[in-house]
Amino acid sequence: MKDKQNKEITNRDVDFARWYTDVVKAAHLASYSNTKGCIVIEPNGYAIWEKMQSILDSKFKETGHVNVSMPLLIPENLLRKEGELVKGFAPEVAWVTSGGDKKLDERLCIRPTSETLFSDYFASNVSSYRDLPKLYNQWCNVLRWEKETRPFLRSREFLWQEGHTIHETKEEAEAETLSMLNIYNNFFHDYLAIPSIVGKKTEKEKFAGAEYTYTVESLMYNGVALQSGTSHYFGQKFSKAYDIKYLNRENKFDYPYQTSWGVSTRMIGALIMVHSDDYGLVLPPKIAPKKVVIIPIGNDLEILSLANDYLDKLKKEGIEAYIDNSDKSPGYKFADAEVNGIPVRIEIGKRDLENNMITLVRRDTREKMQVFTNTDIIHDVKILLEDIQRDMYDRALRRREEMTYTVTDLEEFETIMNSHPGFVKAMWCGNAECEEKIKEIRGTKSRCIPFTDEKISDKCVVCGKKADTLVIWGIQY
RNA sequence: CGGGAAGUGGCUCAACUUGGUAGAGCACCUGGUUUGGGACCAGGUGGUUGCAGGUUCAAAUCCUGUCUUCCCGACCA
Repeated sequence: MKDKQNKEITNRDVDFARWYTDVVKAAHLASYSNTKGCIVIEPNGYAIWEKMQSILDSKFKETGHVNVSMPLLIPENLLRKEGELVKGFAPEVAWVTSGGDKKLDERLCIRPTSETLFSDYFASNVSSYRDLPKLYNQWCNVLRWEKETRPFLRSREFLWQEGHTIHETKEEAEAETLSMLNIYNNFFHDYLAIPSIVGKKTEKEKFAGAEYTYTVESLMYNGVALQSGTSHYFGQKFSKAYDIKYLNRENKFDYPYQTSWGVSTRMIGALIMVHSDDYGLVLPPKIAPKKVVIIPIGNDLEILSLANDYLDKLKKEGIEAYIDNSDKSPGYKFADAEVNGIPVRIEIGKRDLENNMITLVRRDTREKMQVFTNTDIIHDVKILLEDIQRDMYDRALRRREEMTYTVTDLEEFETIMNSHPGFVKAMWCGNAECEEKIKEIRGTKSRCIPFTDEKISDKCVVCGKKADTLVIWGIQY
């Protein structure tokens, strides 16, 4: 059989960046607009986002969070109340300066994130310990004036969710920060089939305004790291800056403790860069909006009725499926199902039916299986979907392990990053100058300090001084 | 934000050097024949050439500005 690769898609190993945008376009996930860094998320891409939203939203609600909607615009004075946040975001903020043709007395910032809005709201709506905690979340768009943009990975406008919570005690807020990080980590593991590493950001890499930042880091097929989710502990920084005071149980004024956490449409980019191939998108079944496509080959009544029968049964099992009954050729339909990342394909044709068989194809490996029609096909499909989900995770994990290096010598560090980058584990003394030094190697940054208390030496990989912190380093998107 | 390249029907490109009123393949639509890896035949629709100015009797073509995309670098809370 001739095995023609999708002609629209650049080879992944030849040009990864072009391959990525080719997949985005070929699978109709997004298309460019006439505004730099603002993309049109097309139905196929948006369906993935909706799937992510519905899963995460229910996890948030199970843990007591409620959804709200904050304004798009932030008055300049409000933004300026927290110095570090302003400093961090200033270069990336877009301003509204006039309404109609009238210049505004005070500029309005288009939200790059909403800590200031939530804090301002909390300031006037929290007055007693009885008002705490407040566990809020919002699904919205934000705007950051990025210089270099790429669909899903770094766009100016993007969709995300931002949780903002406020608590009576430090312990409770810290537990919240960790608990949300775990929700993200589990979501990556269980649904996206992406093995992520969780840990703390260094001072240099943490969110401006946070006391500390936890992060979910994942490694793409080409060895480049992607920050895929964050959870911040603010302590009392914002409550003091925004004067959120409440009467505590001792009838004294006190400042509450805050957190924020978020994931964005960047996760769609991660899905592509971890799992997809030269035939197009590959989606883990649990996040695929359509899990099964049934392709009838020919117009025989027997074929069509069998296709409809399978569709009904799949739907009854809650498995999203559809029949491709367009008048395209079978080859076209196969390729189309592949480029769109439909996890399982059922091919029904005369040739198989003469032997009482049909063909099942899994997208991830493109392996074909012939199955007798008198067996429980729906059961087979269910098992196959589970296999694909598990195998995709295992493959991604193996690949990440192959691309994770342990290094005790700076020269070796450099050789690795210049030849076959990935995650590098190396000891660090805690000095920002050493972190800066590593950045000279192809812009390698610290990704996180993982929670696992691993030690590979007692010397900093840069300066050789005493070091007891293991850091995971990587080139980032 | 610096350096480079490119924008012509939905897509890939031709015509540009040497100005003369836009063409092909694919896609799309109609009808028919087909159907196991991107089908075939016949007919058809679709573009004031990214946008805005300028030069000229005449601009896709020359000039200026601007926007968008891609590559390299800087930046990326």
